[in-house]
Amino acid sequence: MLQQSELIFDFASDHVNTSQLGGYSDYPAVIVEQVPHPHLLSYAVEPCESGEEETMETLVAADSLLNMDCPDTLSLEHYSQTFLPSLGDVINTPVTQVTVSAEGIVGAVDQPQWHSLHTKKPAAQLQSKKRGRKPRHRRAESPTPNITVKKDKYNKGGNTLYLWQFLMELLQDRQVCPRYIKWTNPNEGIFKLVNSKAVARLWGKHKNKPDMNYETMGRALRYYYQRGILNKVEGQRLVYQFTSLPKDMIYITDCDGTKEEEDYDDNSGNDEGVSDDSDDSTIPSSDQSVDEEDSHPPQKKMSSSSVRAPAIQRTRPAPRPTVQRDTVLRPTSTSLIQEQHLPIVSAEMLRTLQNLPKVQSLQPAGHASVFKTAQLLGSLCERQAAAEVSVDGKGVRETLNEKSHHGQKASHVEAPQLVPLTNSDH
DNA sequence: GATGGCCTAATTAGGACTTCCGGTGT
DNA sequence: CACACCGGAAGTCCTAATTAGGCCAT
Repeated sequence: MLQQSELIFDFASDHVNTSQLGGYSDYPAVIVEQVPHPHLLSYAVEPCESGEEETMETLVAADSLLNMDCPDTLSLEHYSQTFLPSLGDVINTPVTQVTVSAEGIVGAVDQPQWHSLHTKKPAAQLQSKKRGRKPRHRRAESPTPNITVKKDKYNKGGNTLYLWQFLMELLQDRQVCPRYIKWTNPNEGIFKLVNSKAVARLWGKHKNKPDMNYETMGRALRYYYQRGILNKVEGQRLVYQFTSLPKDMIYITDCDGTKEEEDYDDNSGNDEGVSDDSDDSTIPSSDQSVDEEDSHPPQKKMSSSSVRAPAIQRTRPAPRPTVQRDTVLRPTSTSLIQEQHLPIVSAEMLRTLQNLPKVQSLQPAGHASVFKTAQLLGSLCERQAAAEVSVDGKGVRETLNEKSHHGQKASHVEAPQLVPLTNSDH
């Protein structure tokens, strides 16, 4: 059961360069997210139960995760809408309808999101073998080129962050990349686990598996070979390659971050001997926000432009080769909603947001995203009202209704521009 | 009492790892 | 020798879909 306090709704476009959305402005994406389990937010500072000393590298890296945008928050919407479609799936139905009542968010109705071009199985084939049992909807599988993906899966609450998503998160976090994981060839999706043990530890903390190590994590990575998510880079240790990447991936290069620490830093006795100060000294001093954030509760970082905007601005894309991918940086805009996003807001949502004061009464600190979104939607309400007056009743509402009457209810998301990492791209 | 709707707990199926292992390569 | 890497096999965890049963209204 979703609790009001656990919900954040935000716009997928928040994570996407708004310039890219120009072509898709008719396809809104309203996302309802659930805050991950609170206990997972504390994994950074828990002592290692195995008796092994927590390395400072790990602690710092884990701390960076705390400052990282809610893993689910970012990935669930971000990757499902950028990375996944590149794998052959398209969206032909609205993402989510959000209902907000005077009591707050009372429900989110997910609708079928992803329609795989590969799902041509006859209905009979989907029938359960059990007598009298209705066709069971198969649970969405991990995004692989030929597998159906339902957006629902990425919109569910809880701690559902796949390993590949987790790695992408790390690769976009300045406090982790390139220190523990880095791009070696961002244009081909090739990255290296600079500090494999720290990355594995972070993964283990995320999954609440204190015994996680690189061997175990590596097994999971190897399963990705079979599923076409990762490729192994021959001849290079700890180097893997994503088969596809979201177009709006942030590429943090070595120049952006700290001097990388090789694996031995994590294991050669530094586990116990490195003080906080000495370790923190390796954090890029240019990123002053790091120090500031250390004293603040970890909140949305990547998606909340108000928090990490300066860091993002300093994030540079990887050097572009001759055959370049349209690598873009996340917008530094302070606005979650651009003009072209107007259709994002369903008529129902706008209507229910007439109860905006109650939504805004939510604690901004704890529900910054909700708060911000509510504020912006409030302004949209005003804009809508103005539009309705100025266009003689043919304002935003009609635009919205028009969409929904053309077979696709309130909102849509079209597959964004994607960058499958094919040979032609190399 | 029969029927239907609603709700909820239990069951089931399946995906994504996780764990363990033996082996090879560097 | 340590470590990375590989892949099979079995197990765990989690979630969504489904079912069954209880309750209530008609």
